[in-house]
Amino acid sequence: MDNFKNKTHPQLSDAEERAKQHLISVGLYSRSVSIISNTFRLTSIIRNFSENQVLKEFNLSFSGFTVMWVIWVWRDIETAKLAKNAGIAKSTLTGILKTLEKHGYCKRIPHSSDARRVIVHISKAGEDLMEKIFPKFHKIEEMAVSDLTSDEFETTIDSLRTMLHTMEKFTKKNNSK
Amino acid sequence: MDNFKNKTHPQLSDAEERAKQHLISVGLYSRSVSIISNTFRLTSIIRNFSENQVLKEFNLSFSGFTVMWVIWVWRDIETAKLAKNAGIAKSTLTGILKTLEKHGYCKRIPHSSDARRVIVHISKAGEDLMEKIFPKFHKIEEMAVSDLTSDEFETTIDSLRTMLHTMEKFTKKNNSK
DNA sequence: ATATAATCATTCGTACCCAAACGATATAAA
DNA sequence: TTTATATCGTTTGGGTACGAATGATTATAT
Repeated sequence: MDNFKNKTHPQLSDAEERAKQHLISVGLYSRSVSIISNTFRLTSIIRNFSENQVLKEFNLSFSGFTVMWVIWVWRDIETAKLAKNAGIAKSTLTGILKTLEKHGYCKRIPHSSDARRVIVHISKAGEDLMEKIFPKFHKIEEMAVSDLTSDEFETTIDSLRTMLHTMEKFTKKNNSK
Repeated sequence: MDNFKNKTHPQLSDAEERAKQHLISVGLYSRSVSIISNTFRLTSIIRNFSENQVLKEFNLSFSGFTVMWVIWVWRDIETAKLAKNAGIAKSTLTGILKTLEKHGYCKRIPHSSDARRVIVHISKAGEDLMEKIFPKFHKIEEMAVSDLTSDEFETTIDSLRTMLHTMEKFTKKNNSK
């Protein structure tokens, strides 16, 4: 990240240029399109890259890894909170936990006093997995930001949090209608 | 976006704080985790919000919308290029095009001189759809960036392009092994 | 004590996501 | 002309993604 070699200003790709011209022609051009579409592209590339280079050999999808990561951080956690922290629906989590349990990485335990609820515990194999896999994934994270300047890095962190907060605010507003 | 009301610095969420402590304890803390994980969270929220508020009523998924968007920009485009521009695999595109054709939004035409290739054309219904739907989606895009300062906006656009370029560079490098 | 409402995780149905394999087609090499 | 290689879109298999519905359980109201 503290890579001070000369940076040329990133240019529009052909696709971006074509999209820009089209949106100008229909009167809707705005550069927020670039932020949003490039954010989606970036997540898609990181997901595929990390699955192919790191996760696949451990029978993990990107989302499986994310779920394991949250479980690793909390050690044991209720499914409702786990789904929220992993950013997925509870119904999706049920399927992913099935897959992870199949590989022996975690287990589901009924709640001690509320039979509706389930606690997810990480297993020894799961801990071993995360200790081995997370540094490799972390290298990809470092790789992704390696060409940002310090200022870009700090500003992007803040911007993402701001946009997240903005969207969460709107999501809450629309859900209470 | 040119919203100059006082901004407090975005704070770490509970989940971020917990993750930070955990990573410090295993000697792997780095704030690139925040950039990457928040990028994923942001795309998830935008996808869900736009599906629920806009796309669902037109029988469109977020990816279906993205594909229609690229077709709308190019008017007719080969599937290989369409998949690349939409950021999805060709096998995924085949399924999505089936869905979009079912709704009458586009059609696949065999290439005039190379029977292996397929051209996708937008239909009248597809054009009408995009003219109606894109402004609504665009409002969500504007919404997402509405609380960024001008500097944050410009810097984030550049950062995303830089990270995309970095990851594309590494993807190419690893694919030629 | 009973009835009603709320909450939980799971199931169901549908759509997306991808790599690998496949069959068809085009191009290059012998 | 024949054979080998490359490329295309689709199919296959397995996993993820979500909202709505479901059954079980807990909490609240009467």
